[in-house]
Amino acid sequence: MKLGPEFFHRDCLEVAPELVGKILVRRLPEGGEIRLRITETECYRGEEDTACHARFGRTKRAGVLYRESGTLYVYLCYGIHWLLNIVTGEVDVPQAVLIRACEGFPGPGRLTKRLGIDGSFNGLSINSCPCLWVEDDGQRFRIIPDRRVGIDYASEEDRNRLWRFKAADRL
DNA sequence: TTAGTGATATCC
DNA sequence: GATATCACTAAA
Repeated sequence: MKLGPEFFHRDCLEVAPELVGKILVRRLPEGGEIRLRITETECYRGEEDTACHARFGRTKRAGVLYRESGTLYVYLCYGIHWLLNIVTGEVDVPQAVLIRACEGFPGPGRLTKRLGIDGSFNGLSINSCPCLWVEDDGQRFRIIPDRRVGIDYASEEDRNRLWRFKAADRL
């Protein structure tokens, strides 16, 4: 069944590990549906998190992170890859969960490429978008926490946080 | 290991 | 206006 707004309206530290194992569903404009199980997420949490895009405050790009939970935050990385995040928690508290990987698509850039997700999705809500949502099929997985990747610029404290969550064996 | 790619934040 | 930086990937 489809995850409702209440699922995302919590702290990203709760949402990120729970999102692992859920099914990301994309309805394509040309017809057809892609269903992929989420295998890896990361949490970016607040202006205090020196790895988070909101570390400079409410900039033009990071402004989306301050919006209501369920808002999609899609931005271009390294000039090539679109990365998909879902905003979580309260309005005006900037935090989000990055969908890092799904089954068969190990990497946030490859994932969005497969799903046909680009900057035009930025600011849409996963709660109202007819072409993208998340479902729970009841399947549960053991979760392995790990350090986040690609954030060398962050403080040592933040680099060491175990805010990446990977699916391991089926429970 | 390295190039490729372009938006963003920050400095003038 | 300029430039350094970047939540990555594919090819070698």
